[in-house]
Amino acid sequence: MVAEVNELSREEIAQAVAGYSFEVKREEKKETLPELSNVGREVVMRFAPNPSGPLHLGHARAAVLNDAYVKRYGGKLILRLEDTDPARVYPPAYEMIQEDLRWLGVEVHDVVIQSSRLEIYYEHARKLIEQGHAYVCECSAEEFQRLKLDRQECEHRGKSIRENMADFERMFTEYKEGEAVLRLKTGVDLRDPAMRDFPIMRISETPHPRVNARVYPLMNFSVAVDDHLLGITHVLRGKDHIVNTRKQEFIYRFFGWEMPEFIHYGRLKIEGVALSTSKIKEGIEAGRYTGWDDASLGTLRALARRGFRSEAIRRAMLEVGIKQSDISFSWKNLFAYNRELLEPIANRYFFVASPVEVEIHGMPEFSRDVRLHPDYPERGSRTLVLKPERGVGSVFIAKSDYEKLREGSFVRLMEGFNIEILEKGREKARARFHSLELDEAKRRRAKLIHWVPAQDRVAVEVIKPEGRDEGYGEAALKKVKRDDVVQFERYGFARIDRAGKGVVAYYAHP
RNA sequence: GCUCCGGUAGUGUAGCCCGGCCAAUCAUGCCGGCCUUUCGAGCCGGCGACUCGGGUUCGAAUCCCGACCGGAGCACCA
Repeated sequence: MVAEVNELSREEIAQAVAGYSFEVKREEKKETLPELSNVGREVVMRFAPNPSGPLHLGHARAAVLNDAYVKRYGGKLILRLEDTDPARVYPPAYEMIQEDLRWLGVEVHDVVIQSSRLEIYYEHARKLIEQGHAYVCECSAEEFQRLKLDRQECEHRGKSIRENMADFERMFTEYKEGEAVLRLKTGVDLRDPAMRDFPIMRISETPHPRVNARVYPLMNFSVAVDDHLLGITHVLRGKDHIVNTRKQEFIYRFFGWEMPEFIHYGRLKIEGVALSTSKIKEGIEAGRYTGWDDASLGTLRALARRGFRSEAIRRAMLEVGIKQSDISFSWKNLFAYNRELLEPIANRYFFVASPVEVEIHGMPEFSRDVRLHPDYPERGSRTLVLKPERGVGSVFIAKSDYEKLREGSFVRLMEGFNIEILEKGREKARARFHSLELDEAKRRRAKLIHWVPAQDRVAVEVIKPEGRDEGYGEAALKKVKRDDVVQFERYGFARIDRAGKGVVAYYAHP
């Protein structure tokens, strides 16, 4: 039976199988994420980035995990853009973030922008003042910190509700930036100094790109108000927010609201790429990066440009999960997931980095069709041609291969023929044609190296995260299109960024 | 310093809540074999971990205590 099936060609198998339907193994199927607790009602979750730049790998975790849970429970995901610090708003980010989410396959049901909700925060702040839970404080940050660490109340704490109401209105008109904040009256003798009378509203005179305002809620306030008003049932976020969750608990208590479920995941250490949006922005302005999709960045658009599929990133993030312990993100694992997706679609080509010429004497006419993909003959083939002049043919090989050659070395040019090195110079080698048969190469355990005929080649530049490789590609590369993902044999996967006479490819991984 | 978390193979992860079925799962990685005109894929096999020390218990990766290590927070950022 097995032998019988093995006799069949790929197409025959495809035909035989076409009649059956298979349950597609989706990522959620072997998902290891734990169940959420308290999922009686509809699950509503949110992804709440700061619009300071496009999304990066760190964001992907929160986005994918929220999305996965919402999909599992048939709930709703709200994208909330937290732009209450005008100094940190990068206007194009509002759109970029949504593009990135679409690319990631994250389904957003609703978009909320905090700067459009300032009135709501003001109203809630007034309520807190009326209830005696908040006061306007004129201490400088340093002054207050000193008192706080000393468990001392400041002189403003004892003001009447009427005074506080009046002073709050003065925040909109009279006080300058830094002169007053609204503080929540949590207590100055709380065990954790971070909890003591923390501020919930402040003044910023930095112009906001979307609204004309000067009083803004601080994160803990707007987050609590929004999470409640938007009906968020489960909050998934990094453990750097654990303290914020406890701060927000005060707000829920003062309003008599029910807390959502909070889940805090640990830090994800990602090596080798720049992630901080502010640093990236600086770098772009300084010309150190070509843009938000510079190959050395960890932004989603940079990964996309290099040929990463969003499914691979999703899988990596689901694998990482929501544990509270810190973890090191492994590029190798991501590479493996991505390779699995790319391998069947990437056609094979030869590309020699830092080319060195090898002159082959006694070379007969050579031409051979080679499959674009070894497993899919139906995709067609490319042709490797070497036309010798007076018995001398010329090819390029990669410098890394060239360095391993010695005089007398016997190597096989892949998909081609066997040669023997006669003379190895600094910039060029002389070799002689030996034979055509692969068996001969196998018998001698010859190294197989890729190559490009000198007479028919295309200039290729490969942009890598850590630099660039320049070299030649085989002539068939003239026909690749932008966005094709190819496999340069013995080199790695890359996405074609510019097609045509001069190919530019962005390197993904081996 | 104060407050609060966490520690399963190189990496990630399951198991821990409700102790025995765990001489610990899966993936990735690495090594070897088969196959293959490379790399990769595929198939087969292998390597590799419960941070340490006490305690509870017939029995502990799982519960308790301590140590060690790692992390977060102590902003008028999010």
